[in-house]
Amino acid sequence: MISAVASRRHVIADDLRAQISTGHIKAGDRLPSEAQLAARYTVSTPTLRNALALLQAEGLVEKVHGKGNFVRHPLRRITYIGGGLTRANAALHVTIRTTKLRAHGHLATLLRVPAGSPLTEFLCLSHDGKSPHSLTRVYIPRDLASADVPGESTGPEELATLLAKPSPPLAEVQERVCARLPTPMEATTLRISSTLAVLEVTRVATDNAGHIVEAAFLILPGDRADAVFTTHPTTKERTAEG
Amino acid sequence: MISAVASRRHVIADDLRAQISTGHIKAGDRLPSEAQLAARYTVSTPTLRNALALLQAEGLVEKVHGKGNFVRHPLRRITYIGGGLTRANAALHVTIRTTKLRAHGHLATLLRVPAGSPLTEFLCLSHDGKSPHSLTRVYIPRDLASADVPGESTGPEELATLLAKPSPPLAEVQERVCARLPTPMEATTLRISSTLAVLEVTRVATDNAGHIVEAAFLILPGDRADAVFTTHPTTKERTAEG
DNA sequence: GAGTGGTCTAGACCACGAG
DNA sequence: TCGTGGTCTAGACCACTCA
Repeated sequence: MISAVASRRHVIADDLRAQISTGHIKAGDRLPSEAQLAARYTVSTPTLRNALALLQAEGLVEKVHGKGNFVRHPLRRITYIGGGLTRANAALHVTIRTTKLRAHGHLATLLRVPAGSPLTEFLCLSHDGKSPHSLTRVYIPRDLASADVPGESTGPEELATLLAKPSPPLAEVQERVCARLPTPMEATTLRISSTLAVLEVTRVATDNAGHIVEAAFLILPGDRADAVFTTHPTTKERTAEG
Repeated sequence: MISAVASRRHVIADDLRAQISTGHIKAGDRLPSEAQLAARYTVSTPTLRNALALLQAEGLVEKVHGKGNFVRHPLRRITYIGGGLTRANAALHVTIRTTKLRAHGHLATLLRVPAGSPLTEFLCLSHDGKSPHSLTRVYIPRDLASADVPGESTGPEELATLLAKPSPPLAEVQERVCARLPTPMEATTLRISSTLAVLEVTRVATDNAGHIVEAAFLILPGDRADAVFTTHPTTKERTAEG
């Protein structure tokens, strides 16, 4: 079969993975330096780094330049529930940065507004404890959100109230989801390996008048989040977790 | 900025990417050998291979052991539309392998049947032209599909008709989607790099009697497929929540 | 057998973080 | 400054494909 030959990096990765899962190496611990590990496994440094790269892609190990390789705390797996607008997840702490800008190119077509229209951008970074969890950019036309757009530093409550009152009720929420590797900016912001797949959700919400109420881009690291979409949750109201 | 330093592999990858997009290297072409490319860019072989790895992760280049690196034909981007059952995509050619098996562990809990229950597995590999496009495994309880479960080699039409008549109408379709890297088996089956992110859709369909009609696992390579989920405008009992 | 990619080695030098 | 990871080199040897 194909997997008959287990290359050295896989053997090393399997060994380290086993040590982590059995608790011989605990979450938050620093691994021995790459030179030490290379000596222990009697491999060269590039080979050992390849082994660590496998664990990074699984989200099991986080490399910090100049400090070492660390076993990641197993993050709660958060389930994004599709079908609505941005909602706060009680398990996460969210920091929001608000920016005023003007629509351009791709964003303008997505929002169906002319280029140059005033927009408000909410850049939301949610944290699970100390480590970043997911990244969301929300764009809403400024003329819809009218005058009550807040200033520079905004708490999540204000965004929640802002988004909780769509003038006309929502008619449609379309969510397009795709899997890809993170951009370098996303990788550093979320402190993930550039080889860890992320889920990108592009959400466009339309009101009954046919206007785009918001466009949102969610980046959910594949090791700690997934998304659920359900048809007709007629009786059961959406609850926090699945 | 962060991207101020462009490592050599990125420079090389950018150059090759430009040559591909401008048509200097056409789809289906074989790139020069890695040794030749390394000489042209005056880098060592591992560095050049790192550059090619970037293009692989984007799905732009396919490596074939013993033959060379090939520019992939740009595959049609297929959009999976959520909310229904398995449906044939007219643009793709689908080959199906049918297997009878019995529920075990994870699959049994997902289908809410006791372990050992008879199931039918449909392993569907869809092709876009010559190259594989996506992979689907569908599991249906054999007592629901009763006697009309077909034999070994089944055409897509039979599967379509089989799945088109759910005895009771569907009550709910839940689709859980996550991003990850492919398993080695998936990578070889779909002929993708093991560093190209895939979208995994786990779909569970329930009928009005509360029985699981089918469970399906879709593997959609991130470079050629995404998924769309839309709230039905008809049922707008959903109130926006904060 | 010739040519290709797959893996690995044993170093080198640079960039970052903390004392 | 020192130890860390980040990047790269210039080979070596093996596995696969095709003539």
